[in-house]
Amino acid sequence: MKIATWNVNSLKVRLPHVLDWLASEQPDVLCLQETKLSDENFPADEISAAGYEVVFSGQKTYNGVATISKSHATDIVTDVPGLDDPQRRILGTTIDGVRVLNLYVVNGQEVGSDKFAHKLHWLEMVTGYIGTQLKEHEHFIVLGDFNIAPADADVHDPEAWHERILCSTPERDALGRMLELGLQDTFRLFPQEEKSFSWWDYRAAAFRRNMGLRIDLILASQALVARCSACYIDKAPRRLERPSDHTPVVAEFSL
DNA sequence: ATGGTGGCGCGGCCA
Repeated sequence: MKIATWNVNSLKVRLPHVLDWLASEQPDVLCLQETKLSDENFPADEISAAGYEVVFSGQKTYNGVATISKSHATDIVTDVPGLDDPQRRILGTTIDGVRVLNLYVVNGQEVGSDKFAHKLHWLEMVTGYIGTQLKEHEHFIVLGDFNIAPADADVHDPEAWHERILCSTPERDALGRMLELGLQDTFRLFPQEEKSFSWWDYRAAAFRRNMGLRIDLILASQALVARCSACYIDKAPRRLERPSDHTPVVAEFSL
């Protein structure tokens, strides 16, 4: 199984990139974040025409997640039990026997802000849900835009980003508690180039200067870690005209 | 410290 995550920052704008990427890379599963589309405007026909199924949970203007797959997705979940959240940020599916949780984690804006407190609460609630799901599903993947760089190795300039949003200790600790449930960051199962990132700010020519962060992650349960054969970042879509500020992260499992 | 860019949608908000 080849599975990927990509924050597209508007699926309306990025649909051509997504269709091209599906055609060239042929993933079994592609999880999107920041579709920024209400469900009635979702381009389901175009994705079907590409030979894929798709489920989605969207809203106008902000947020929105979608899971594209070659096989049929079942047991769709769009909300965390006990978390009343109008923002469409989570999509659970089961595909080819794998439970797939597609996340668009709250950004948090600034350390210490109300949005930051909301981010930590949201992560705590999602982590609780993952704990129960892990007990039910041996083959479990949590992937998406985590809006957290796990360690300084995932930051182009750790000093400049020290205790800033996306890199702060409370955020990293929250991710740590999720991992402690029995998940691993598949990217770090393999040797990787130094300064490997998945997001670069649109401003200040950040991509050209490789001033990025690795905030898009694919976490896998132990049974899947044992079957994980690769995890890599595909920078090609970030080089296209009018790109997303994120680029796809891909993991492969022998299943 | 600010601003730099992009998407949405038409003034700001969000990232």
